[in-house]
Amino acid sequence: MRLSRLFFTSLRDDPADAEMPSHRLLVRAGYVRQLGSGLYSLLPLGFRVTKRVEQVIREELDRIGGQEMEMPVVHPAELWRESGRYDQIGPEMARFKDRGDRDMVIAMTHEEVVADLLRDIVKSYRQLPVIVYHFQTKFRDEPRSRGGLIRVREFVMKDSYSCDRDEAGLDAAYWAHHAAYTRIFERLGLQAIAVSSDVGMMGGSQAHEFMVLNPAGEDVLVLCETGDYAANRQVAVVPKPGPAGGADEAPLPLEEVATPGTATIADLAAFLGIGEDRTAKATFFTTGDGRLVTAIVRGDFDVNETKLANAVKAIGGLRPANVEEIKAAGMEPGYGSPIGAHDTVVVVDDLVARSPNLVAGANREGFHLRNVNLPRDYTPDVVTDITNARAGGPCPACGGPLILRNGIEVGNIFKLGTKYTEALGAFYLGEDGERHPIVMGSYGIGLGRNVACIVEAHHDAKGIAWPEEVAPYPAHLVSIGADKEPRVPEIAERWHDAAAAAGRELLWDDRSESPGVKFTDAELLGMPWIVTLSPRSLAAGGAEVTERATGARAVQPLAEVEAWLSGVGPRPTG
RNA sequence: CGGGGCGUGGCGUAGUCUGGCUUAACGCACGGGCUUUGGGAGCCCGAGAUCGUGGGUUCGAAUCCCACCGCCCCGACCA
Repeated sequence: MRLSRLFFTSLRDDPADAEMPSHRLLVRAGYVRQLGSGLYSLLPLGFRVTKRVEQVIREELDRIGGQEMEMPVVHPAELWRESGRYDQIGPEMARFKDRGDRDMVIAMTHEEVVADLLRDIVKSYRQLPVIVYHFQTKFRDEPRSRGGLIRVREFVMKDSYSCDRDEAGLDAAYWAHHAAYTRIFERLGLQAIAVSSDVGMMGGSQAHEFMVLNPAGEDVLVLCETGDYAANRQVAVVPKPGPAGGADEAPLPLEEVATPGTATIADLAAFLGIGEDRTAKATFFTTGDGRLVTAIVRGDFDVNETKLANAVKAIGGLRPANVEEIKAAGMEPGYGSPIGAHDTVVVVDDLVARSPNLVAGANREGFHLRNVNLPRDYTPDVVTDITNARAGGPCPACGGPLILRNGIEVGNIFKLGTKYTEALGAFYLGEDGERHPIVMGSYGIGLGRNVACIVEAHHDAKGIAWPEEVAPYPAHLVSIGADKEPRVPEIAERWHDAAAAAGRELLWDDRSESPGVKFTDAELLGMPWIVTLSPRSLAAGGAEVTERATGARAVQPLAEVEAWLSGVGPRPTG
C-alpha cells in the first residue's frame, strides 16, 4: 500500500476531546474517526487491525470446534417477547416499526436467535453438542459512552454460543472457551486475567470476565498478590473479621443517646469515641419495581450494590433512595435504622447479624441507639454478605492481602443454562426418549474495545507499537532521497510489489515529504518494523531495519531484506 | 437522568467576561511556485468559517438574553 494513496490523514495535534491514550492515538494516526457519541468509523488502517484481531479469534474458536455463521442485526420483537426480554430491557435496546407496522428491535445480543435456530434445527441428542459463532454488529443505546472505542453504542462483537445436552457438556464448552480466550488474548498482546463475575438476573450458574488492568477501567477487580484469587468486586467473597467486641459479648439493653451533627459514620464514631467497627450503617435504595431496600453493614464496610440487588432479586436494579422515600418508611436519613421502620425490605450483612451491641440510628435526627442486637431489636428479611471487598483485606483463598485494581472487560464467558431454550421451546429428544431443553452458554469479545486495549498496552510517547499479530501491515517502508539516488525508488517499488504479490502487503511511504515527517508518521502509525531505504543506508550496505517497540535498529543487506519482505526469507538479524 | 465543561475553516486554538478597534485572528494541515531532503524545513502566493441551530435585545452580536441541538468528563446505568 502506498501511503500517498491511503485513505487517511495523520494529525499533528491531539484531538481535544480524546482523553485516553488509545483514543488519542487511534484518531491522530488516522485509524478511526468519530461520527457521533459512541459511533465510530473504522478507516482503512483501523479496519485492517480489526480484521486481524477477528482472524485471531476465528482461528482459536475454530480450534475448539466453533462454526462460523451470521445472524441478522434486526430482529422481530416477537422473538424478544418470547424470552421476556422485550419488556425487561429498558431504553438501551433500540426499537422501531417496520413498514408493516410490526415491532422490530436492533440486536443487543443474539441468544434469542440462536435459541430460535436450535428449536428449528436440533431434534436429537445426536446433533449436539455444537458451538456456533459470528462477528456481528450490536447496538446498545448506552446512557453514556466513553473512552473512545472502550465503550461505544454500536460495535462488532464476536459472540459464540455453546449448545449442549446437559450441564457436563456445558461445563466442557465453557472451559474450552476459557482456554481459547486465554490463547486469544495472549496472541493479541493483552495481559488479560480471568475473574469470577456476576451472573446477575440471567439465571446463569457461572461466569468469568477477562480483564485487562487499566486505570480507566469501569470495573474494580479484587486480586490477591499471590495470584490465587481474582474476582470482580461485584461478586468478590469477603472473609469477615469477628465482631469487634468478641462474639460472646453479652447483649446490653437498648439505650438512646444524643449524637448531634453525626450523620456520617466517621463523625458518629469520633463523637462517641468508639471504632467504626462498633457501628451499623444503614443505606437506602429503591428497586426498579419500587421497593425500598434498607441495607445494613458494619460501619467500617461499604455496601456492594450488586450483591444487594441479587439479595433482593431487584427487578431493574437499584438506585439510591431519596429522602422522601426513606422518611415515608419511618426512617431518618443520617440517623436511620430498621428499628421501628415499615414498608421496607431489610437486608443485613452477616457480620452485623452476629455482632452484639452495635450503635445504630434512632430514626430521630441527632440521636442514635447503643447496644442494638439482632434479632432482638429488629427482624431482617435477608441476612447475607452484602459488603465490598477492601484493599488489604484477607484473600479468601490464602488470607494474604488483597489489592484492588480497575480493569476493562475484554471478553466474557457465561453459563446460560436453559433459560432461553426453555422460554423459546428449544428441546431435543434424548437417548432416553425424553424431551430435554438444550443447555446454552454464551461468550463475547468486543472487537473495537480489544483494539483500543491493545493500543493502551502497546504505545509510547511517539505513537502506537502494534504487536506483529495484529499490525495492519507487517512493515512500514520509508524511502528517503528518491530524487538523489534513483536506486531508492526502484528498490522500494520492487519490494512493495513483491510483498504484495506474496500476500503480505507493505505500507510504503512514497510521499515526497521530508524525512522527519516520514519518521514521525511511521512511529505514530506503529507498524512493528520500520524499514528505511535511503542513499545513506545504501552506502552503509543495505536498508535500515528498526523494531518499533524497542527502537533497536541495524543496517541489513538488501537481498536479505527483500527476501524477508517478500515472504521467502527470515527477518534478517545479522 | 443529575453535576461540570465545551461548541469559532479539516485539526488545535485566540477573541466572548467588558458588544463597535474584525473585512472574524493565529498555528498546523491543504493548493500553486521556488529553494530544501536522515528527524514534524524556508520564503512567496492562494483557497477554505452561514462563529452549533433558532429566536430575542441593540443603531450594531462570535460576544448579552431565551430555547433547542451536539460533543466531552464525573456520577447514575450497563441484558
